[in-house]
Amino acid sequence: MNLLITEDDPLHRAFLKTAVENALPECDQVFEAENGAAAVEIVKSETIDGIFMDLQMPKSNGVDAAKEIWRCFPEMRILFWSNYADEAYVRGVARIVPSGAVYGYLLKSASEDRLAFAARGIFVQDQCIIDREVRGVQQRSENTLEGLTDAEFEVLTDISLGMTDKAISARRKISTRGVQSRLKHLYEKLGLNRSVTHSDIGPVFNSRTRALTVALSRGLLNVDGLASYEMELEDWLAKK
Amino acid sequence: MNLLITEDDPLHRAFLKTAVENALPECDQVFEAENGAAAVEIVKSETIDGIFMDLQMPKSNGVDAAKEIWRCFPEMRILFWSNYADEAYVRGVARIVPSGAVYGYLLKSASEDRLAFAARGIFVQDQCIIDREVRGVQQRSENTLEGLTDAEFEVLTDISLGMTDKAISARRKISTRGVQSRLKHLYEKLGLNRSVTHSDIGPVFNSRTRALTVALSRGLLNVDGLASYEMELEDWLAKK
DNA sequence: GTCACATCTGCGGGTCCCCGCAATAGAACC
DNA sequence: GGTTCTATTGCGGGGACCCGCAGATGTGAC
Repeated sequence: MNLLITEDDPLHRAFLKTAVENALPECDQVFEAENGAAAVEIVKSETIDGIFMDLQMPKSNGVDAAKEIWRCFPEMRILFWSNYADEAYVRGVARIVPSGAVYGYLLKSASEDRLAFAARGIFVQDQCIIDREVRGVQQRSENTLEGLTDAEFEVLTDISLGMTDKAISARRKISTRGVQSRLKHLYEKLGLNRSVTHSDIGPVFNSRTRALTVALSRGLLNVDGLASYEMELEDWLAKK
Repeated sequence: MNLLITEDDPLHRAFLKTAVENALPECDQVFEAENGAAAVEIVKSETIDGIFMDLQMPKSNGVDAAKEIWRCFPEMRILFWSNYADEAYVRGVARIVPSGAVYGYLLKSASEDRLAFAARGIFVQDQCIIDREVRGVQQRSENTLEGLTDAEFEVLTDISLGMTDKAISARRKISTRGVQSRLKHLYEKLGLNRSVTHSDIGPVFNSRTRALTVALSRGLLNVDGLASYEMELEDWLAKK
């Protein structure tokens, strides 16, 4: 069995390598990549059976790399390995995992035991292993009450790029009034009207920008994700 | 000599500890803290001569902890130790370092040699050691042409919190027109009018939110910083 | 079928934001 | 004092955004 470790931090990479060698003695060879692009190359040139994938990496984050890898090898087993259980990452991963693929999501704070267990589960027994904490975020985001619907999340990413209502309506093929309607629901779910938004000088917050602040601090969005969304937007602008 | 290592990641903490023991044999004791609040406590209860301070930590980031420590011990020597040379961090540190204090700023990508050199420079010879890359960011931000003035940066933090023009004008004690004037300069420096902002359906971007996207992706702002700014804003709202 | 529920749409008006223009105030320098 | 440069202010207008209301459309349950 050949595994690939994709992780930019050399310290974590070394730790992961020895941990893997201990947990999976049946593993023949461990490849290493320090960013997403390098990982894609290795997967294409070598025969790889499973991947450890860091999500936070400078340039070419883990989600984009995994997307490209799954596009070529839909049954590749990938264990995501992240500092945070940010909803942006969880959603990002959930959006690209092919149906039937085996994958896992583990936090870096997990003990070495948990890491070994998850690795065996995924790479040997073909089982999906999702960290409990991550699972919590996943369920919360599926819950329509406090979670965002896909439409609301979509409009959130659009305003996070700085798009105008009119541009969003063109991109998503709904009326501008429809955009505003989605925004209104988004603002409600983010609790923009619940917090102290008024003082003696009138409203303190601008909903549109305040929504971004709240979404960022709650981990609904993150800066890595913005770069990906930006690229999608450029594609759309180009063919428009 | 007693040193304190403040770093949330156990792997990095252990690495730093052995590196310090090698580089500074005259060091008697090495304390460890895994977040900013714990660091402040240790500094107050033990006699500490110098601190390694990680900037990215979940809850209570390094800048706030250093601020509190320097408030009590203005001559404390602190070596900041960060993943990124984000302008937000560089500015954040520069804003709180007391005049005459000895400090350093090193990137985590630095080699162990550089780390040892910086540690000896700061804790033994009382010299400020700033990573070349960080120094570059510092100078760029001091350059009025491509860097932001303090006024522009201030208004950027305010809109990043989602404040309205009127609220900003009350907080900063200038007219709303003054706020808009600062914003206009900010937009120019961020290059919002240079990029492709128009298409056949009219303007694609809303300046206010687009400014946030650009500032975040350039590292002028970061999410850790938002939390600090938010607290300052709450203080102001409370006493208003 | 129809009832309930969610989503999208058009209209209208109130507010906020962006900005050009011109005048003013202050700082730095000769 | 005079000059120049930068930051701020007031005015005014055009556009973008937020939202309540009412009507249309679509979907799933019974």
